[in-house]
Amino acid sequence: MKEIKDPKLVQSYLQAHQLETIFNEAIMPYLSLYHCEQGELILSQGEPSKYLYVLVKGKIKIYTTSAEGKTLILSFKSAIEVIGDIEYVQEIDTINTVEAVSSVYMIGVQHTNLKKFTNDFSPFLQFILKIITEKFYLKNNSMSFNLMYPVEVRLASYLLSVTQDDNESLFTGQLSTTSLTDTANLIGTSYRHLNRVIKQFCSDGLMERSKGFILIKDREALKTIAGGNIYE
Amino acid sequence: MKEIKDPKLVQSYLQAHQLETIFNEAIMPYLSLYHCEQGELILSQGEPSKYLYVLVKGKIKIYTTSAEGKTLILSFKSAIEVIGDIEYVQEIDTINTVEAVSSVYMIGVQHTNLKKFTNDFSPFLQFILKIITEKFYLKNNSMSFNLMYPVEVRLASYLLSVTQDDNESLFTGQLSTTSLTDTANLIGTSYRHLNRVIKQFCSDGLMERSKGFILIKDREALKTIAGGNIYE
DNA sequence: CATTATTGAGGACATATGTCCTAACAGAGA
DNA sequence: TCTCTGTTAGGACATATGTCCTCAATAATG
Repeated sequence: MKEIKDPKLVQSYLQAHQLETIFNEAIMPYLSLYHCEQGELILSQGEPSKYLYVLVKGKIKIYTTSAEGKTLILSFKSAIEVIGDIEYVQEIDTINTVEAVSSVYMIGVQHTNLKKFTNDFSPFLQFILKIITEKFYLKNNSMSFNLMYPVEVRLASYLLSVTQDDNESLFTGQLSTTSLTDTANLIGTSYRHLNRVIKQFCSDGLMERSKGFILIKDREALKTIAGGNIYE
Repeated sequence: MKEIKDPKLVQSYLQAHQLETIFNEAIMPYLSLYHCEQGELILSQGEPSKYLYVLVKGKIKIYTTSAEGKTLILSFKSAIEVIGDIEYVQEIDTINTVEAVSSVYMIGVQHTNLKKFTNDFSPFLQFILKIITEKFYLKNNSMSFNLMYPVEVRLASYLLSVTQDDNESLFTGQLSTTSLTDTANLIGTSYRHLNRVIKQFCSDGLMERSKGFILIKDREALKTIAGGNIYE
């Protein structure tokens, strides 16, 4: 992660998302812009958390790793989103791993400064309150989704999320096979079963498997299968 | 639900839970105490939400009903807990049904009054922020729990929750059979499978089934099976 | 009291998913 | 090039859970 020391750029991002009002003057000098490459880890589960970030551009995915080493995807998020809010409020270590799915820009600020300058600033409190309740609401839904629908549906949903690049309207429709094991963990199933479902999708003509890649052929059909897309 | 018009009682509950500081003077006249009988619905999913409640005594359960009519238990909660907070912040209809498991006392206040008098009062904002982030954190865990563990474990967990009366140390160890279908829905499985698992538990000597009741015999064994108890 | 309706437990089978193992294939070093 | 080794897809089987149906016990009714 690279810090970009350009207060004007910070300001322009704040303005672009109507965020100027949630921060007071006192905190402004402590806001900074950060950039992450695609694939980079923004936060790692279990690490002490020192920063709160506001995602202003790009796409991230959030996942958790259980004691037994299983990983489970929690969600994909695009701007505007806050990262590290729970940890900030609860004063706990990072609870989930956050990874940049695309190139990502975030406005970051240290917990200590935030506490010092905005802890009593209601617009800020109201802002994260809004964000967190929305997160909670979505999690509510995704939990039901996960409990009620089979892997087939979750995979379709996942594929749609991963192969789409929001910023431009183009998407590759390709998915590297290298990390199929990861993918399995992410949607909460076994590698074996993932393969089964992929094979199913292939023979249904929804996708094709070739040397190290999966090519999505019928995006619409995937959307139909996915129904409501939880991973967004 | 019955309103108890006794400002002094409200004050004493607030004091008992160190809640005086989260409300300002202006809102005080609008706080009122409410009482619910065991089994009574406090909030119903889909209804407009007008009140925010602070649970000060007793135990509640929160569940959701899907479009297809399936119900899924979300959690059990004891004091201190806030009910209707998400709805208050997001200004949406009630998202989950809340039911009194025991006799319940709550301090209630109308959204409109809260908005008018405490919307800029940081101690209050900080308080619900704390509560909601904690909820979020727990939901995070319970989601993993639900995805990772079989019905057996969830049932054990459920039984422990339902048959225990926090307030006193006595518990009945009995569970009415009348609502086994409900129970199945609540832990996210079918009635058929629930029966299977109960039968299993019976033949393992953990419980006994008799005329309309289930009697829990080996609470410790259930605890072992449940591991971390998500429904609390 | 006999008969019918209701309800709850469980049998039979289907499906989703997990575990373990194997075969095919690709890349690395001799 | 040949062999070794690691990786990946898929076979075989086990387990968890869902669906549908039946049977028995109980309650309701004539």
